[in-house]
Amino acid sequence: MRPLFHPSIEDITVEGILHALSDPVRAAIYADIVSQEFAQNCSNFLTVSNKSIPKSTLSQHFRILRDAGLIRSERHGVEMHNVSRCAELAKRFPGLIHAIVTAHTIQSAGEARGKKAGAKKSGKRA
Amino acid sequence: MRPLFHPSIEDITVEGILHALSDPVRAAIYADIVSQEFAQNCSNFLTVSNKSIPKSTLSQHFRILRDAGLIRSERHGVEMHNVSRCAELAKRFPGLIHAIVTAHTIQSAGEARGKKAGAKKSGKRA
DNA sequence: TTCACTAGTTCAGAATTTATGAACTATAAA
DNA sequence: TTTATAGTTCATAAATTCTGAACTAGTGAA
Repeated sequence: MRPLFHPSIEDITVEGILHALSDPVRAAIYADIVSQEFAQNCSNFLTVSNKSIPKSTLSQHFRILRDAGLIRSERHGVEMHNVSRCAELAKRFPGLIHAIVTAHTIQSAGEARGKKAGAKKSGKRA
Repeated sequence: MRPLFHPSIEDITVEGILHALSDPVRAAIYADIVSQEFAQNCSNFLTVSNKSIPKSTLSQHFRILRDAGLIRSERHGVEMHNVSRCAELAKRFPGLIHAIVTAHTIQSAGEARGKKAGAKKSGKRA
């Protein structure tokens, strides 16, 4: 098992961050890691937003978040602890992570309201 | 030719925006549209950051930006005019677009400095 | 040591998405 | 008309992502 790769702060790119967080599963995982400041391991996410996800897929999602520089993963005994690198990122790209997390929150709130009102948007486009 | 689709403001998603702007070509196109407040047509972008891009690919890039709700495209005679929807977006997701555009600017500035210093980062990972 | 168990990674092929050349549509002007 | 320009759509090639199966690494017990 090759050692986990973490990019140095100056190698982190906007494209990588946006790509990593443009996937709803990864966005949910990342939001969870950011909000819960204690370390999160992978198996906490075997179901993400009511969908169960194979652990190989989950492992890839974590790798993408790690490669993008969003999280730092460390092995502690048998399990992995994941923490966000948001303090570092806030220095390199001020406001970026905060704005994205906030936007996701706004969107979730809107969706919850829509659902409560009985709207039946399918998400398909015309 | 089917009429161009533009999502209504409440159907615009964070995932869509991040995905659209996670591609460097689309990010460059969007930055150009935002900065030049007058309307931009597609053929202004036949080369983006020193790479020439087929017009079918460019057309798809514009469609993705449009579907994501980032731009509005209107036919004026034989050509298309593209304008950013950043005012609307700033209302729905305050600070998001601004933070992304700023982050891209910071990154470009860093890359320019790196190049001047003669660094030879390949962008490949170990 | 060896066995079993847990947590996660890696691999390889399937499924999905993206890129692009060729053909097409729409508008304008000669 | 015909020609030209600007861009879209289609079909398929190329690249990416998902996932089951096999593997690696650490822990604890016999």
